Amino acid sequence: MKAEYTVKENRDFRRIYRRGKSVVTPYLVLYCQKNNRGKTRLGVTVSTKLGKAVIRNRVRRRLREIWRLHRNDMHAGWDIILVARGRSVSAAYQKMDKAYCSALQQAGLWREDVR
RNA sequence: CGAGUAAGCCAGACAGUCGCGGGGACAAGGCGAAAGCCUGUUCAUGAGGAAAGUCCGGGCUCCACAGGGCAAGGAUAACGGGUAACGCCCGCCGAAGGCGACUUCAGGAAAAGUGCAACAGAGAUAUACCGCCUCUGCAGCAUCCGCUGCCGGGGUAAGGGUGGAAAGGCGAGGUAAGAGCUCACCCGACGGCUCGAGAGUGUCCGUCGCUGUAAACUCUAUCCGGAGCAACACCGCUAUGGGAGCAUCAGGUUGGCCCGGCCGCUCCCGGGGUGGCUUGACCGUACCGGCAACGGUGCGGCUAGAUAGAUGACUGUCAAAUACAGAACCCGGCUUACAGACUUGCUCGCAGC
RNA sequence: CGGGGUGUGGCGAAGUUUGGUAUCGCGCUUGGUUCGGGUCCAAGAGGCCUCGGGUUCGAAUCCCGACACUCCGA
Repeated sequence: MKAEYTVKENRDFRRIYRRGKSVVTPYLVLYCQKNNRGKTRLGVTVSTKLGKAVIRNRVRRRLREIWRLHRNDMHAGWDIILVARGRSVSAAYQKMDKAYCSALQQAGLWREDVR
C-alpha cells in the first residue's frame, strides 16, 4: 500500500478520533476528517480482542479491499479511519460492504453525481 | 474381516477478472550537478508444520575483560554413540504397565552428615502394652512333690492388633520360653569370576540381612561472563543538543564481596535514512559407510525479506473446502494446538483354504 | 524481544516459606428477639483450592506442562 494513502502516526489517529466525525454500524465504526492534501487516506484499527493474528489480518484485508473498491465513489481529500467491531469477524463480505457504503452516506462523503 | 500399535506423508488444486509486496527486463517522460528517485508495460515469484508458546542449545553483534581470588546461584544426571551444541536424537541396559506388537520413566549417592514421617499403634529407627518363660518375696490351698494369685527384677521378639513402612520369607532342628542361633530352599545387597565396548548379566563362588524420603537441605561429577537486531555499524542533522538533580573523603565501571586498574554520574524532552536482511550447520537427488540417529562423495538448484508491516474480493469445476493457524536477525530441537485424506511395518482375535 | 505476579465457597482475602485439620469477613438459609422490618443473638448450608500429569504413605502447598487475567522494561 502506498505510503501517501495511509494514516500511520499514532498522533494522527488520536487527532481524528478527537476532532473528526464518526458513524457507527453493527460491523464497523467510521471516523473521518478533512485533510489539506487533496488525497484520500485510510487507517485501520483491529483490536486484539477480535482474535489472533490470522483473524485480524483477514478483517483488515477485507476492510482495505472495500475501501479500495469505493475510493472513486467518495469525495477526495479526507482521512478515513475504520475500526472493526466484534461482528465483523464472522460477517459476510457483502454485508460489510453495504455497511460501509451506508456509513459513507451518513457522513456526507458519498458523491451522488457519479452514479 | 475386526480390534490395536508404531512410523511416515499431504495441509486444497485448476481456470478467469480486479488488486498488493519486493525482484528482473524494456522503452519513454519528469526532477536532479551526479548517484539516483517517481510514473508505465511485461515476466516469473511471494508464510508454516507447527511460522505459535518462548522452554533449551548455537551462530552473529556489542559490553566487561583480555587481572586475580572468594562466595553464591542455575542447569543436567544409568551406559554407548550422533551433533556446531543441547536439557535434543538414536541404540542399548534396568524398572513399571500390557495376552502381544509396544509404551512410560528428573533412572547418580540414604553405609558423609542434618532434617521430616500427621493420625493410628505398646513401639517409627528404636520399643516391651497384652502375651510366653524364669527368679526373689508375700498370701491362700496343700502341709511330700507342688499349684494359684499379687508386688518387684530379668529373658524373649514366635503370637495379637495399628500403619505406607514393625528389622528378610517359609519349614525343620533347637530352647525355660524364644530368636538366622543352626540347616535346606527362596529373596535382596555387596565383592570375586564368566560374557559384554559399557551400563549390566548369570541354574557359579563368598560375605552380609541395611525403613522411606534427596521433584527436603546436602554430597559427587559435568557445564554456565552479561545483554540482545529496538543488538550494532555508517550517513545526514540540532553541531559535540537543551533542561533538572546528585556528588567531588563519595559514586560509577553488568548485576554479590575484596584487592588492583579506569572514569564524574543519573533522570526528563526532542530525532530521519541506509546497512545488518537472507548462499545457509540450505534444498533436491544418486551412490557408499552405519542396526539407527547420522556421516561422506558426485550432480543439479536458489525458494519471502516487509518496516503501521505485502496473499484479499468475486465466479466456475472437482462428493465437500471446513482444522490449528501469519515470517519480522538466522538456524537445531522441545512443548502445545489441529478438520480431513493417504501409505507402510508389526501384534491379537475370528473365519476359510 | 526480555522479565515478573495472580488464580482458594456467590464476592473479597488468609493458609503455600516448614506437605497431614481448608480458615476469616461480607453475603445466603433457618430459628429467636419485635406488632412488623433493621440491628442483635444462635445454628446451618455452600469447595475435587484454574486445568492435566508426576514425586510422596499422603499435595491448595513440592516438580513439569498448559490456560486465563495482569504488571514492568527496551
